[in-house]
Amino acid sequence: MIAEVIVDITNDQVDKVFDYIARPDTVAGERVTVPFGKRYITGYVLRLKEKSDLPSNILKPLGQPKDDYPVLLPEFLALNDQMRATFHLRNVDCMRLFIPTQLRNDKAKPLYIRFIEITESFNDVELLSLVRKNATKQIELIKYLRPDISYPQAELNRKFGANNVAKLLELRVVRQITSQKLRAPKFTSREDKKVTLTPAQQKVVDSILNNREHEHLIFGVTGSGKTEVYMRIISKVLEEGKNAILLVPEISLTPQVLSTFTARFGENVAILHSGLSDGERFDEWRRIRLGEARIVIGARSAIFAPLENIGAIILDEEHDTSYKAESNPRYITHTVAKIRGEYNHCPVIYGSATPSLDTFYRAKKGEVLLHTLPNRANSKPMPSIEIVNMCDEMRTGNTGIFSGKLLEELDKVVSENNQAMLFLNRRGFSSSMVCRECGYVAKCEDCDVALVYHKADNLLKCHYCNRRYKALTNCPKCGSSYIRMGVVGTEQVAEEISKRFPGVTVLRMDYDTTKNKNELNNLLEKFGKTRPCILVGTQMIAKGHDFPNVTLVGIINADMSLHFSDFRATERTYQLITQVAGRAGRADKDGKVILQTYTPKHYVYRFASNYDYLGFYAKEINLREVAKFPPFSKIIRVLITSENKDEARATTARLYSPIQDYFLNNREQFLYCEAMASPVTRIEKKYRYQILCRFLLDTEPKITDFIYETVSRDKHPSALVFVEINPSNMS
DNA sequence: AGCACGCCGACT
DNA sequence: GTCGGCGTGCTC
Repeated sequence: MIAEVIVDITNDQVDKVFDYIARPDTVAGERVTVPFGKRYITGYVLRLKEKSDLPSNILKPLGQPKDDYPVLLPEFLALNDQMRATFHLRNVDCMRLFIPTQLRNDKAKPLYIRFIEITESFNDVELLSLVRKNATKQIELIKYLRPDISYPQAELNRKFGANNVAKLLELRVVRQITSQKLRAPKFTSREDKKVTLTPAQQKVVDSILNNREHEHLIFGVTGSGKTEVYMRIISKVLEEGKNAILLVPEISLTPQVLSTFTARFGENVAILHSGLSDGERFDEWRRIRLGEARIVIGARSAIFAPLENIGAIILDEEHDTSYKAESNPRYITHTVAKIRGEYNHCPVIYGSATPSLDTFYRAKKGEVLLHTLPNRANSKPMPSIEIVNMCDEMRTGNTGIFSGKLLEELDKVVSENNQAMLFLNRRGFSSSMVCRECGYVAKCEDCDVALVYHKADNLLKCHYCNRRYKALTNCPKCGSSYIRMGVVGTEQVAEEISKRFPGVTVLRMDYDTTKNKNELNNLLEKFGKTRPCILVGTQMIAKGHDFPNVTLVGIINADMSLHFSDFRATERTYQLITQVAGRAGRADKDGKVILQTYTPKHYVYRFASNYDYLGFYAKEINLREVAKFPPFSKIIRVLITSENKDEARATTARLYSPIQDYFLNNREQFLYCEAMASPVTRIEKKYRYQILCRFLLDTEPKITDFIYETVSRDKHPSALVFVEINPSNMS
């Protein structure tokens, strides 16, 4: 037999299948040691076959397996082929997504713990006769121990005293066994609140369970009870002996969410998230692989959980950008879920209050079955969103950050002893320092971006490479001391609010104040129990956390995310507003949202303030169709970066030449094709160039394949090249 | 990724 | 003459 092997080396030249003479006991999916050239390396057995196309004298024998079970599920061997085709990934990159790094680095040290069990050869009376009559603790211990049950020694030591346990061991009344214990992370489960489903929820559950081999979209407003629908579906497939995967954005993996699931499903739940230690992560992976966990909850990468016999795959908050892996290996979680769904003949369920345009468009076309939950489970209305025109404020002499209306509402919050959240999409104090005399703007030396002033440390920081500079007091170019601050950031908002509301606690939540997990938790805890309190923050405050006393949400400058030069800017603004607004009035209190903008007439605000997703969708998809943007076309961006500007330019030119030829010969299929400097021309000392193409979908995947081929054929000595499909961040 | 082969400059 | 520079090419 011949084994097809993928070698664990990240290099395009070895990204192919190597044939080896298999051992008689070789199984597909195992991790093996293989002779490769002059050395021994790790490989993965993709599959077995009868004979090789290569002459037998050059074939070498397969080495020994590295694990006592095949680490790759048969499903992953099929998934590998499909992911390579869809995302143009290397074999190894797929393999590395499929197994935990712990295993790859051979650092997977299982945790051993000691158990105590009673020696069977004695009966109770005999056992008791072995210890001294006045050794009460030891007698108590013997009575406590049941035969056929192993007790963790640490627990017995704690209850009965380590010396007593040791004494019984010495007397051979009990014996010690060392066993592998999986380090399952522990949660304090809260009580499971089983609610009856509303007729609408029940209909969604039934409809999904009756159409298993489909993709589904649950379009349900905030608070419409999507989670309960997920749980019912999971319960059902579990009853049928199948397993389930639930994906949520990393930021939503809060203890509250997790305990909701552990309360219902207990030990069956395995959790994969970035907060786990390497050991915990590996143990969770192994619990899943060995069939000890039946429900996997995790962020993006949990889609690769080694779960067999899947009955449902759910992507909650489907529109969240974290489902798209933007750095290598690049993949889209939806697509992977779809492939796994097809393999397992199970439903793939997307859920969102503000679905991505792509998914909703697919639902409209009938590729995805649409289910709507139009009402909130508690039938409370959504908080009202009031749009404030900041241009009017300016005209009436208010040049500050806050509108009169917002200040008025903040006053009310304070006097009623409630809480408010102020949202602004920029951290730091102000976005730039500009000289009023000569127009000089402080820029990073390594990146082509303006520096951001951080008042707390009195430093200018680069938000791309984190390099720091001394704050300016005088213009380094003309010496003028007239330095103007640019667009406001969270730091400045927090400062102004503190000035205006002395005595009120003002907290700031952004990247700067939450660098480690503790800071974030402390901040959330403090906000949870302080009243009145005003929380100023970035995106971070938009998600997950439930605070019942928040009655006001202020969006300081809603336009900020609108003016990004990418085609999804409006869509993201809509989603952001809806999400931030959802923070107000969660419990029995009514909420209000003040949205400040300089472009109040923009359609996104009209639809968002009415929670009219369907209206927004109709408008936006129409614009995309007219302008031929995705999902009606495909954008490919080839990004070339190098510290050496000439090298970057030369590589760009070399790659562009064949692409341009292709474009000139197939003009009718292209909407656009150009090579140019990237909008941000330098990041972290590296010069950035790009080739940008946009084309209609009819000729797919020919153009995409051609571009990938062109890029992988060319060897670029000192430049890095990335291919991005429909990129969101065009810097 | 590594490791060998290979073809040119400054050394005991 | 040869030790070693790292360009090129191969690994079942």
